[in-house]
Amino acid sequence: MRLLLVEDDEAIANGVRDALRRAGFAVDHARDGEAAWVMGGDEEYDVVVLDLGLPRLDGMTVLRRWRAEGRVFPIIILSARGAWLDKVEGIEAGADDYLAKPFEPAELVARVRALVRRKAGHAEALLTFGPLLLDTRRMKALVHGSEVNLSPLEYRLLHALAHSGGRPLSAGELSEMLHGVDAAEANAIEALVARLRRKIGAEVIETRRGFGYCLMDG
Amino acid sequence: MRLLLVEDDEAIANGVRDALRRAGFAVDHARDGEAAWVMGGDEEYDVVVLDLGLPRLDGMTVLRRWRAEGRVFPIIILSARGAWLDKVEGIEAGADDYLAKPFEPAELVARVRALVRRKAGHAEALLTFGPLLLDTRRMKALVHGSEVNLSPLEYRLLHALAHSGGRPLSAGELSEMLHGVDAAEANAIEALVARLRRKIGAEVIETRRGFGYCLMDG
DNA sequence: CCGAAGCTGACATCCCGCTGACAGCCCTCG
DNA sequence: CGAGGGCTGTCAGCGGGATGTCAGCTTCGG
Repeated sequence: MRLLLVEDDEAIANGVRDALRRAGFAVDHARDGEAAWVMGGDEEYDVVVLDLGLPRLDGMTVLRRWRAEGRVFPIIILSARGAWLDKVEGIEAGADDYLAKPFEPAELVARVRALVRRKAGHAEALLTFGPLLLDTRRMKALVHGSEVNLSPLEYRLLHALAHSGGRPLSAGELSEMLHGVDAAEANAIEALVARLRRKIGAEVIETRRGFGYCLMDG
Repeated sequence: MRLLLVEDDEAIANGVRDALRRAGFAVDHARDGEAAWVMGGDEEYDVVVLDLGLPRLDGMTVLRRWRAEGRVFPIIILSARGAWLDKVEGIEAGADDYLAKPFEPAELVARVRALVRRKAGHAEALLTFGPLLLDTRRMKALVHGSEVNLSPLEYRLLHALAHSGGRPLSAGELSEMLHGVDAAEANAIEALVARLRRKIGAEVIETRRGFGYCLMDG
């Protein structure tokens, strides 16, 4: 799950980044508005956390430009200005949420998770696919009610499939999501899927030959 | 746009309801938890605004029950309790947003709008042609409601025909679309169509002798 | 009734995806 | 610092589904 954090205050940025990383997000960090603008134009992030008071290019401007360009990723505004008028303005400009400083990192994490849930079209932090239950808050998986020990990559693979909304994800796409930008990692994904199937049961991960992988219904 | 407001305090309810109606929502009003529970079970609301301190059935309980039942409408919590821990708890329980009292109705309206926007991004991509239903997100086809397993080429062929706007596509065109630039693959397309017809029913793909193929109306 | 376009079943091939084994890497622990 | 173990990428081989090809048949239009 890729997330862009736009924040110039290093102290706040470090705290937030750590909290988000612990929550399982791959966090990119932009320190000014122009960097944010470029990064948001290149990558397709799952969520953007956007400070308003930025050097070089104001946060609201970045927000409006993104929306004018048709970028649809969820955006949470962080701001020192907590008056209701500021909040209304931010949200009407296209933000999905508005959090006034100072705030507790845990609340930000909760709100980010709510947006990810909503973006994927479901409402709960617990997702079930047949015998598999994915607890996205604790980052754990249960099969038939008993906990399964997953490696980081295995968990992220399940997480990616669980949030794809039923769309099959190809090995290439998955490789790109789990590793860096460029894929091309031999058959690493197939091997990963095989190991995962041994742990959680073969039928949970469906192979759609020629399309990719997806999780079983239920 | 239908909205359910759950709030027992008449003064707050009136203010909020007026603001939401002015914003164009059709507002239903529940004054206690049990009424809310019933109404949310019957109707499919676009957004629910849920107070936590309710007579007869606690707001958090209603929220959890809805989510346990699989109701996915966006929920905004209203609460007098504004501590970050309360907010985290509410959101993790399945709410999409949390607004502490006192609040400005305009802010609530803005947040409701943000949720509606986000929900609107989930337009379903379903195309129907007679008994055939093409689910472009899952890349699956249903015939008379039962799932059909399509090979990649078969799916792409249907997809191409579905997007041709009723214009028949010749074997040559189809071959060019499915394979590379130059077509000329013997009668591969005819064979493909034959296999496809066996799976989804012959009448779905019409042959327009001399012109090509197209999907039946529907 | 004829010819061409299209259909179909059989078959061969090819490539995708599965698997088990192995190796390098990193972290932990003695 | 070295040993051990878990995690993950790589390789080679295999099985089977996907798809092109062909030959013969059917259908349509004139």
